[in-house]
Amino acid sequence: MSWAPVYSLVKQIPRGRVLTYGGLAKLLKLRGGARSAGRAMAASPSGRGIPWHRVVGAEGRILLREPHASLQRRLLESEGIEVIERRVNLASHLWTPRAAAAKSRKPRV
DNA sequence: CATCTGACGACCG
DNA sequence: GCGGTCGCCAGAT
Repeated sequence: MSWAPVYSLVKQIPRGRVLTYGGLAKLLKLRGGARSAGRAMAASPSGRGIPWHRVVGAEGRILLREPHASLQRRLLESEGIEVIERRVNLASHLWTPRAAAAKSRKPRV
């Protein structure tokens, strides 16, 4: 399976913003839903400029296990995202792509 | 081919 | 908030 589209979208998440696995799956219409998004991230190549830490659970919760969870938290905080009790405030940091789904962006009706 | 295992998430008690 | 079930499905065993 090619997760390229997933990485491509994740790369577009701006600093200080986050996206959820479910949101990722929905935006890309992944067959397996949020879980597929999770698998894609798990298989994501490291050191490719993919801001993997900007992907969190449905409630803004960090779903990774240690020691990765701590790293993700650190990275998020370094972007100014407050992480409280293992989670971020989606209301203020959730990212919703504008020209992201872009490829098929409609000119305007 | 049968099972198990998840960087998930919605639901329910 | 917490634990358990269920749907989902690509890979690993």
